Amino acid sequence: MKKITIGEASRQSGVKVPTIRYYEGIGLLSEPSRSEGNQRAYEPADISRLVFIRHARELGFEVDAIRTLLTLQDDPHQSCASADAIAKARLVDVEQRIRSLMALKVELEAMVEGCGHGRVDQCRVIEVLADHGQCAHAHHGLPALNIPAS
Amino acid sequence: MKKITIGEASRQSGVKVPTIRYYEGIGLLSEPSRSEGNQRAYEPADISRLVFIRHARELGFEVDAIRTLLTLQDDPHQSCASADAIAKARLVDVEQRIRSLMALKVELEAMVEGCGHGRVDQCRVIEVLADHGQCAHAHHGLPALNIPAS
DNA sequence: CCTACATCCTCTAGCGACTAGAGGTGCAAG
DNA sequence: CTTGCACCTCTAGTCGCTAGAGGATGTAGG
Repeated sequence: MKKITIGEASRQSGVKVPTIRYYEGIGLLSEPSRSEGNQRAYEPADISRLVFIRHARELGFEVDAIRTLLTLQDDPHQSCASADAIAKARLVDVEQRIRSLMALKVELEAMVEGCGHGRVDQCRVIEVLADHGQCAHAHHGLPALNIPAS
Repeated sequence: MKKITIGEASRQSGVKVPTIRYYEGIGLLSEPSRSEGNQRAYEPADISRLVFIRHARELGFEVDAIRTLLTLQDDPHQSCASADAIAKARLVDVEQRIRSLMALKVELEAMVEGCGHGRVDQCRVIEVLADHGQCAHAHHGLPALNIPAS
């Protein structure tokens, strides 16, 4: 029985220590056994689960989606239609997001390019912000979602 | 003196009523005068400011950046170097984000395509999540930022 | 003038996915 | 035996809103 401390689990999985505890709190990770001194003792399977979660988060899946994916993984006889649906939905979202960001990029480029580097009263950046009519008006507007910093 | 109610201001600017009050609370918007019955009474200049803010938020600028941009707008004799820098930083961020999302898209497509629509134990979606080694490993990882839904 | 009803007011709490810090305990090395 | 790091629990903060409670105001019709 190699018992893995939370710090070691963090190093092996790439998930930060407080985040591991957080995942336990919200039920993504089952409560591990404890040492004599009440410290969490993980097993290799827990590390795999953490890696799975981290990877899914990096791909932008929400915690709820990951919860579903994990239950699917735990029961390999089920149809993978749900997993497929979740991944497809995520793909659609990513595509939408890319489109929005491309539109933004165009506008920001125009703003930055138009800036004469003079005083504010000639600044295109400020001007465009003040008057939406001056946009390439590729009606931007991004869908919301937070994704971890890495 | 046409006094504008908060609801009318909301309609004219496209910023929701509670959001306007929120902006006042965090100091993006100065406190407007009040009617006899303590209701906020806005002026046309406030509407412009709200439109400015909304537009900047749509372009993904953070509230702090907007605060700076607003003080620049208020004092048109300043150099626009700061505005320029903020916009450029935002552009770099957007470009980074697009690159990350493109990498994601490639991986999600591979996952979805590889799914045989059978049972979970043959599902590429689950498999790839469990083992990062199977990625196109375009080392994804998105920078964080929340942007409004539209 | 009275009554509906929409709109306004303040205040607090909640969202998602963490992150930071306080204040205390466990454990391994010197 | 002490140092010092890693661990524990708990609460509160982050960002940019959004939702709801519980009450006051404003306006239009009867």
